[in-house]
Amino acid sequence: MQDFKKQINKGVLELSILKILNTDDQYGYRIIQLVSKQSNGNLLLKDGTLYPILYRLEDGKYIESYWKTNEEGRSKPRKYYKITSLGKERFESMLADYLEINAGISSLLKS
Amino acid sequence: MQDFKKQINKGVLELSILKILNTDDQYGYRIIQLVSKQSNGNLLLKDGTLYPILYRLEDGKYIESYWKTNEEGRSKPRKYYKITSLGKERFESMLADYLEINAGISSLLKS
DNA sequence: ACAATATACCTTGTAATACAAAGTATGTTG
DNA sequence: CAACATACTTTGTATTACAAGGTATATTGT
Repeated sequence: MQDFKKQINKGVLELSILKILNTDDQYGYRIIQLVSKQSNGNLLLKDGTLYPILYRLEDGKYIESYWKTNEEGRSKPRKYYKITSLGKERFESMLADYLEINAGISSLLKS
Repeated sequence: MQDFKKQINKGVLELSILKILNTDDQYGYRIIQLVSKQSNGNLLLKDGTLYPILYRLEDGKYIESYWKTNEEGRSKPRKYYKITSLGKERFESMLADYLEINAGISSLLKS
């Protein structure tokens, strides 16, 4: 029997990443920090989880990537991700779905 | 890219089933109907999904099953599931986890 | 100056799991 | 009496988060 917290994370991670990118372009490692911080430590995204999701989103044309060089004297470039208009649509649609299902679960748990 | 509604269901189904059984003993088919009804149609549990989850929960000693015969002139018995005290503990623990993570997600989505 | 730790990205293999689909049989309703 | 709903079960499949491993640069403490 798997850990429930891990289990329930599933499916929400993509929405979370799109939410972060819907605000600003970000690079992978920073997304992990932001998801953790903004969820008050409740969503823990591992790097081995994040990058495959980013590639999946990129394949689906929901996000695009570019390398940013010469950041404040940084020699090593960071790979930034930018949400596309298709990605924005998907985010809105996922958010609506999430809110609906969440209302359904709340209703069930209160019955 | 998988359907988001299916994806987000994952992990919540077990909690939902325990919630139903925490109120009353029920047989499988009835659980499907109750989950659907009490979530206002937002959680759609298929029979091919439910029964494996029930067997998993039974393996984990969270629920127990018994056949009820001679129900109101029914010739065919129905298999009822009953939550155990271990299952009640698990339900409370999962519910607490769910509420915590849900608060985290809400916070993230509002940032 | 140097060591330790954090940052940053990536890949491979694994386990879990919801679901579709198919099967079997009884119950109910027009 | 035919159609449809109820009721339980099993097999195979696709998805996916994660652990664990790798590589290399950046930062911080002593």
